[in-house]
Amino acid sequence: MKLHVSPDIFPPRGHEAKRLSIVDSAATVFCREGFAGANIDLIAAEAGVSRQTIYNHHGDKEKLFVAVVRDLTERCNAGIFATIATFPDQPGDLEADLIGFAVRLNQNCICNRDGKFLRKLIQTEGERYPELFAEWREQGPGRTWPAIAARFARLAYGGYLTIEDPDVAARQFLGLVNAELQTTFMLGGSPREDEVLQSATNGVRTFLRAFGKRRSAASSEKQSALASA
Amino acid sequence: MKLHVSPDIFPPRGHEAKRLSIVDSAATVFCREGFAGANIDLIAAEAGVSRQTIYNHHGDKEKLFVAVVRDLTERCNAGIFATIATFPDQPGDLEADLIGFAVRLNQNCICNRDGKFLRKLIQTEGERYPELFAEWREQGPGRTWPAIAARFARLAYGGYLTIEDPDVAARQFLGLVNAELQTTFMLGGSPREDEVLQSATNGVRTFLRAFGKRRSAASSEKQSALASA
DNA sequence: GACGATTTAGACAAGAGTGTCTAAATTTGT
DNA sequence: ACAAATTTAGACACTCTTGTCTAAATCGTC
Repeated sequence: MKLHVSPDIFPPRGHEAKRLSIVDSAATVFCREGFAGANIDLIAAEAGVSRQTIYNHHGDKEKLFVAVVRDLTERCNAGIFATIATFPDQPGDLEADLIGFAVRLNQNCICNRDGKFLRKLIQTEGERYPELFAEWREQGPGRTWPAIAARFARLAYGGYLTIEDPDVAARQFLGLVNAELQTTFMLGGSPREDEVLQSATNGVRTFLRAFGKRRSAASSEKQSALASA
Repeated sequence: MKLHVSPDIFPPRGHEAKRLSIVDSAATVFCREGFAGANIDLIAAEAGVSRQTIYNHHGDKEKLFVAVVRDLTERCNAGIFATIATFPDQPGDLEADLIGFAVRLNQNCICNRDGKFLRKLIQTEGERYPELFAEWREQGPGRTWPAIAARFARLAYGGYLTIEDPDVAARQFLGLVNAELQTTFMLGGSPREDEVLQSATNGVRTFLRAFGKRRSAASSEKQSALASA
């Protein structure tokens, strides 16, 4: 009776390492091949474990899939909240700061491995697991959107922006900032760094044209001259 | 030797009807189950034909899949160009007209059966058939985006909008107008009519805040007077 | 009504994948 | 080094699916 080990992990270390390795490889294969097309033997090979070990850890293919999605959701959420924490609450250069935020959000949350995988799994298998993806929706969009909207509300309150509905503004911000990346996302590809920057720059400029405080007629001319450069 | 029949359809009518029915059902099943998960027997049952008939028409599963994507691409393109033709070139009420256009685009091209199916197939199987989806990209986005951009360019030339880059503006227009529908799209759902209208309305308003002519400026009145001449 | 072509149902072989089982090998903690 | 637990390789039964084949039924046309 060894009661001194941590309660939820009975075997010590290599065990967890394998569990992680399995979930990681499974994510890769499920994304590449789809649930039906994914092959347990292939996952095992990619993880460097035997097939039996997968069954020992996860029971069956469906449970493994659920574990993968839960894992990705958790990691993606963590990444998004970490990035939201870098939102420019007191911007020096509003345009530059918002572009920086948009680029970080894209690079660290949307275009990275976890983001790409989670997005694809939601798109491909979302309808097959309604409860699972309802859970994702609550934990993910349900919590991140309000968080982002609150930051924009704060910018508006601080006099940096003119916004009626912060929730709408937040969604439109993301829509604008990713406007040029849609086709790439569709095909599951990763945009190059310069494409991300370009899309973010164009998106933020339009966003500020719509919601930015215009100081005077002269400065808005300045702004558009800058934009066309 | 009956040379009087049309050259590409050897058996007369019921034949083509079955071919269509097969492709339609295949689209449904491929979308619901993915390529690997799709079952020829199920497609046959859904199409109301025997399995052998599918093999007679399309050879094998992969060729059937290609036929489905080609068919969807063609129909979607037709729909998009038909909708682009309704773009408000000489708007009376610019905001209302752009909202109408956005709603039509969504209802007739993006949220309808073909649009939903094509989007899902691209997302799920795009990486597996690079040539096929390269073809889609050329025929689809490669032709529709410039067409939409050209319409915005025309509005700008006519003095209705202030746009630097019509291509960017076109992509941002779509991004804004669909900003509130992203989560629904992700999960493969269809937004309700009022959600489409709401998203379009919010999107167009922001779009016009960024790109619309502000009436107070004297030069813009001049420009639109010039345009109407 | 008869003819030719198409469609159908069902059986079939071949292959692939899941999940189980077992005994041997390996790892881990002490 | 020992003992317990875990991992492994391989075989296995079972199911499902694809694609082919055949003979009978049906359809469309003249």
